[in-house]
Amino acid sequence: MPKIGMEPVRRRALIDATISAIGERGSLDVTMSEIAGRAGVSSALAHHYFGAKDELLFATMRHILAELNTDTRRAFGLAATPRQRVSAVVAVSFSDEQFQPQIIAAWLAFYVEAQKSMELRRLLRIYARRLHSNLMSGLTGILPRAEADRVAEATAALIDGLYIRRALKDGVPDAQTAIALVEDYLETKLNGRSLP
Amino acid sequence: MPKIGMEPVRRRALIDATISAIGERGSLDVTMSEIAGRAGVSSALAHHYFGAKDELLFATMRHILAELNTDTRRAFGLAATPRQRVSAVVAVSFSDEQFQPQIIAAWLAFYVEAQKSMELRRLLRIYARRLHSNLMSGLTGILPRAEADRVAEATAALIDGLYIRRALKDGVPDAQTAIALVEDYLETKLNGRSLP
DNA sequence: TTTTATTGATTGACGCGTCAATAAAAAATA
DNA sequence: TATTTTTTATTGACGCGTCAATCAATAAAA
Repeated sequence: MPKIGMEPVRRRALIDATISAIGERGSLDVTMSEIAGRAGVSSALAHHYFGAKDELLFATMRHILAELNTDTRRAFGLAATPRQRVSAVVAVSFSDEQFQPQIIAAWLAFYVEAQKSMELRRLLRIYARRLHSNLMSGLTGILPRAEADRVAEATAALIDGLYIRRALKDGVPDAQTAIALVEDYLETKLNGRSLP
Repeated sequence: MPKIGMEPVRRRALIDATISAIGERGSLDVTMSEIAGRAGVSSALAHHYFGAKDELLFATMRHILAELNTDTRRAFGLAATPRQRVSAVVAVSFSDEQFQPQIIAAWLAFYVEAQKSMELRRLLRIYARRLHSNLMSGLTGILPRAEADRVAEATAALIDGLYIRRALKDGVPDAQTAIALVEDYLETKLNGRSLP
């Protein structure tokens, strides 16, 4: 009983299914049937809309990146000072929407897949550059450019590192602790003094 | 023309081949034939010595961990002060032996695989705990325990994050810069003052 | 009647793991 | 010492399962 205008609905459902499948298996080694099943359709339909598995995975990563960007823009809207812009980036990275097992597993898996796929690598480079420039947009108002650059680099590495360690379910347990760690680093660098 | 006592030689060759294969493909999606071919033997022989692919991969990760540990012990031998112990951990992490594309790719790939395999996860937890305790062995001589713990956590995350970013071949280009970043963080935390 | 939505069945490739077979070294036996 | 037997090293061929991708067929909306 085909209903008209299903394409966007199915696309979205398949992307969501891909994220949850990756989250559960912990890698991109998920079959098209598995994904399609979760989305409530046949694997043939997934191929119909996305052509090949690569493209579905690519669309999924792009979707995750887009959501991260949307959240960041929104948070920037509420940030009045440069310092708050920096904190906004950190807060979004560890927000409930972003810092959940599914998304973390996806990030990790896509990092690996990026070694093979040039297109995915390009996508992740965009993320890296965007993260850097988002941090810089606040930091340049506080530090000289050269040092702002170094702090941005370290902060980005710190965020990525905390994501990985979370994937291992070892070390950093919750988002609060992660935010505290990064903020502590930033406070130290920006005020020259650490927390008690 | 079978020669006697080949087992240790083949095992080592297969592990080395696994590392280089993973390094080239950038993931654990390497076939047994590919690995065996690089080691100059048939895939059947790889199965003969390791039983299954899982076990070969497991042995490979264990080998990488063991080498890291050896290097760290050696570096500790040359460290006179607590501060030097901390720097030794950092230096080894970014040494020529450890911070090379092959090894970095392997780390990343194994992190992903650890989501599926409980045994691999256990192995990586051992690494995480060992890294933490290695850092603590120096930090506890400088900072109060609670703060030492936080600094160790952040340093570990920083190291892991710099590894990932190196895998992307974006951001941090060389080991020197990576070491400088981590040392700068440590200096700031330990002296309450950042580099000029 | 053309377009859109959908699927079951099928194909073709690929890769892990097994097995029987071969050959040389080592050990045991005569 | 000469021989037979056992152990170790090694591989080619193959079966079996899995999975991505295709295709022909069905059915409802336009």
